[in-house]
This record gives sequence, structure tokens and C-alpha cells, in this order.
Amino acid sequence: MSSGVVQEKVTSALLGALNGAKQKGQLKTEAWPELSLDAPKRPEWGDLASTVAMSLAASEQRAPHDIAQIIIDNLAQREQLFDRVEIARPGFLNLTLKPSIWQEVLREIEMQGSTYGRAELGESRRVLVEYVSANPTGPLHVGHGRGAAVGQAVANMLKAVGYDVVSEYYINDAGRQMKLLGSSVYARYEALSNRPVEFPTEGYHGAYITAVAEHVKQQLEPELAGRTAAEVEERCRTFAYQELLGLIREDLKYFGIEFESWFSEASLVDSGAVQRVLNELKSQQFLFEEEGAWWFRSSAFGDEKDRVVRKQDGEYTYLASDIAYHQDKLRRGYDLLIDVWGADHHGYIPRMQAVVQAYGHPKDRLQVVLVQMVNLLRGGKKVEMSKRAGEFITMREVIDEVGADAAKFFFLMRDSNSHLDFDLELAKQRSSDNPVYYVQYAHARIASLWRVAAARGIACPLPSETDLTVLTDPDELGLIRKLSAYPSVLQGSALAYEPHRMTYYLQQLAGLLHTFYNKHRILPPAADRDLLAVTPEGLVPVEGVPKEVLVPERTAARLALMRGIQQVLKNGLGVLGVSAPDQM
RNA sequence: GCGCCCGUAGCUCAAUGGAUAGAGCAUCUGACUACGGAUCAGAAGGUUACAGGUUCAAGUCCUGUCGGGCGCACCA
Repeated sequence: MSSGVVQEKVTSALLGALNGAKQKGQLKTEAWPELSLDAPKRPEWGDLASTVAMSLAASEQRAPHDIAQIIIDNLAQREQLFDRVEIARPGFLNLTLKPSIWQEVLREIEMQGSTYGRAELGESRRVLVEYVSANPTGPLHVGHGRGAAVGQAVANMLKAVGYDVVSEYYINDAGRQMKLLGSSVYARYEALSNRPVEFPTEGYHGAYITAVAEHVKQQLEPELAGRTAAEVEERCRTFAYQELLGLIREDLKYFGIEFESWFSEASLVDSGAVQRVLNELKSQQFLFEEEGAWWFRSSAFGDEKDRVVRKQDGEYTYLASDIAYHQDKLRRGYDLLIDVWGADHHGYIPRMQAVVQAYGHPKDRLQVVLVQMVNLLRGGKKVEMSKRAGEFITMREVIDEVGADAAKFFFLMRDSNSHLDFDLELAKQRSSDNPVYYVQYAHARIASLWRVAAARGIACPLPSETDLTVLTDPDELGLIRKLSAYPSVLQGSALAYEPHRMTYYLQQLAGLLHTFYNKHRILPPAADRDLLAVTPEGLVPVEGVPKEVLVPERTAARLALMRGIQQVLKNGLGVLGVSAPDQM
């Protein structure tokens, strides 16, 4: 796999050493464990560390240190690859690579450009990522925003590592909630015409309902004249559904999110798919009748009890169409289904996995990414919300206030499994408190180097046209090491469905860039002012410690380094759906 | 009562079973007449809730306890 040119070289060197030792009879383990290379925490532990010797200790029945020594003795290209190879306490193999190996990373990034970090791990297996899927009964709120950001990032990450991904929004346009929506709008509509009717007990109270009712009045009043109450209510329902779904689409677009597919629940009911699926399950003995209701035997697949799919009154439950929906996904041939849900639905996982199993698939064909609640704060104080009472902060309001980039980055900064405190005041601050700007600023800073270089007529050759061997400073090599870790960070985040690892990585990379930028120069000074100091007598040459000597070769090499950093920042932000601006 | 998630620095949170547990914020002290100060350097801050267990190695895995959140519908 393409985990980066450096990792590949070192891994194959280690593998060669292991196999060599085995041929000589020095090692006897049948299959080698996975050779992972960690970037050690401390610089004196080298550039990369392997734990393979310790992993082999049990099967070899030898001390890890001895095994490590055997590996070292069998390293064929030791002189070409490594400056230092050391064994540390329990049996770590600490490797320090030759700078020339690291320098290749910049050429690799240049060659691969926007595809740097991508991989073919997915082998084009087909994945359906379903997310948001909010009922079209009102505007999207903050919680949906987090689900949207996570879903998009997961889909993008999986695409980046070689899966064939389709993103889908499941529209709950059938059933009780839609009826309530219709009767709520109907009640408001009649009230607008001074014909008050009883407001449904569990109806939607938000101000947007009244707004929809007003639109009904403006656009449909002539058409509705003389109709029965039931007809008017039905028209209110379809009108409200269209309008609210339209709003949801606009909100998502505003957030920079586009779905490849929109799937209607009602279409499953209308096509008879729900009925068909239930019949299938019945013929398989996975469905039975009791107390006048139909039950899905989910307990046969590990759910704690069986679940009703058709109520005594003959209505289908939500589960019925969800079974049909997931069966439809499987039927469309996806190898993996990923559902992004609010964490309050976690109890639903076993029964959906039961569905998958009832259709003869392993239960892990369905993976559910749970997104925990968002705690909205303003200046440290909690913002209270209640959807029933119609008091909530919408996703659009959040984007209006802090911007789509900041909102996404904040939503993705934490493990989606943890509650998220989202402080609106903090997210819109254009200050060092704000991690989004920190990362974006790193990108913009590099972009400004190109502008300044162009203005001064300084050449910016590509890494492939540059002598990179001057990049030997620990800070330079440290940056390159970080860049070389990007592919494995992306791949790890993708396979774990954990976009927050990406935001952490990007913050770290940006931090290294800012540190470097403050400590070292990249472009030569505009004048020789750095050799002078201000005194009462005017400018005089500085005595003592000279500034870093910045020969043109070093400027070119550092610009090449900057180009690599900029590319990786751009790629990483892109996967998260966040922009990488050249100016801020 | 049962199930799922969480418990790490004052706060918000990181850490594929790896070495001396790391960032940001807040606090304190510092840094541009040069490439963007939306930045940087330094200090201080910890019995990883608690008790056992598994192993070369545990914040991470297992068991139990305590605390918080969320579920346990013929709602969605």
C-alpha cells in the first residue's frame, strides 16, 4: 500500500532482515506480525521505531533484545538507509534515517500533488454512507450539523483510501411525523384566516410552521377554496414537505455538503417494497404474528427482544420501512453500509444489524457511527434548546455566525463519540484561540511567501528541480517526517471512521510550520538590515551571534519544503471539507 | 433494574496495547525596524475516578465499584 515512500522502504528492509534471519535458522516464527512504524515521542529515539522484536518475543521464546540484534545483523541496506540503528530498553528498534531518504518525501508529494496520502485500501469496494437523514419537518439544527460534518468527512476519507463511496440522505417522508407536520401547518393556516381549529397535541410549534402556513395562504388560497378540511390538510402536508425539504437542501448546500443520492421512505411504501420485505421475512420464519401485531424476530440475532413492525391497527412502524430501506441498500450491492446516527439512537443498532443478518450478511456489514450531542455555548454559557417548543438554534444560524469552515472544523475536532462543547463566541474569534484559523493561517502564510517571492523576483523552483540535500536541519527534517506521516494518518482515520485524528494532525503540522517560520527565515531579507542594528548613531553592523546564513540554495530548498507543507495542509483540509485559503 | 457511551492538567480534549501520558484555553514570564504577531519561546500544572486481573508492556483489554450522559414504545 502507499503508506509513503519512506515507510515502504523501511518496512521492506525490516521484512528482508526477518526473512533473511529465518532462512539462516536464526528465527522460526511462521508469520510475521504486522510491521508498524511509529514516530517516537523523543528525538533521541530516532526517526522511526519498530516494536517487532517485542512482538516476536513470545513465539521465538527469546529475549526481545536478542531478536532485535538478529534483525540488525540481517539488515541488508543498512548503510544506504540508516544513519543509526539502535536497540532500546525492552526491545525497541530505533531507526534514524539518512536525510537523503527523508528528502525524497518532498518529491513524492510534488509528484502526487492532490492525491498525496490517498491509497487503494478499499480496493474499490462499494460503500454507502448515509447521514443527516433528518425528518423534513423543520430546519436542520446544530446536532444535524455535526452529523453532516462527520458524515461528509467519513465519506471523503473512505473515498481517499480507495473505496467507491456514495453518500445518501434518507428522507422520512412517510408516517406519523409527516401527518403531524401537515396538521400543524393546517392549523396555522386556518388561524391566519380567522378560522381557528384545534392545534394537534404533539404538533410542531416552531415559528417556521407559521411561515409555511403564510406561504400556503399566499400561493394556494384560491386553489384551496371550497375544499374539504381533509383535502386542505393534505395539501398543507405536501406543500410543507416540499418547502422544508427544499430548505434542508439549501442549508446543506450552504454548509458545503452535497449528497449523491436522496432516498425517499415513501417510495418504499408506494412501491410495495415494505410489504414485500415483510413477506420475505415471514417466509423465512423471521416474522410472526402475536396479539394482532407483526413482530420481527430480531432476538434470533442478538437483539434483546423482538420488535413490532406492524401495529394492531394495521399501520407499519418506522422499523418496517427501515428494514425495507436497509434491504434495499444491500440489494443495490454495497459491500459496506455506514449509518451516521445521533447517539440517542444507539439502542437501535442491534435490531438493524439483525436485519442485515436476517438477509444472510455478517452483522458488521452495517457499521453505525454514533455522533454524540452538541452542547451549544455562548461565551461559556449554555444555550438552551427544545425542539418541541420550537426553540432551537438552527444549523444555518451557526454557519451565519461562525462560517462553514469553522463550524465544520469544530464539529470534527472531537471524537464523535464524545459530547462536544461548541462555543459560538470562540468559533468566530479570529484569534489564536481558534484552531481553524490556526491551520488555515499556516496555509495562507505559505501562500504569501509565493506572493512575496514573486514581487522580489525570487525563483521558486519545484522540489524536483531543487537540490534538497541542504535540508539537514533538525527542524527541516522534523517537518518532513510529519509530512511523511500524513498517508498513515489519513488511512487510520478513514478505517476507524474518526475524522478528529485528521484535525489533530493538521493542528500539529500547522504548529510545526508556525514554529519553523518564526525561528528560521525562508526568503532572504529585502535588504541587509539583519546585519545592522539601530543605535543613536544610526544603523551599525551587528556584532556577535550572526543570523542564520541563508544562501540561495537554502532558500530554494526551504521553498520546496514549504510547497510540500502547503500541499498536505490543503489535502487534509480538503478531505474534511474545509477550505484552504491563500489569504485570510 | 437492564443496555450503550463517557470519566485523563483548573477548563475543553488527544494519545493503532509501547518508552518519561500530550495539545489548546486560562495563569505567569518573554520575543519582530526582515518572509502576515490570526504567530512564536519559556514556566507552571497529573496517583489517567477507584479496586482487582490479563502480559515483556495497560489511560487503552477483562471483572467489579463509584460518578455523568443517553437509551430501554404497537414514537421517529
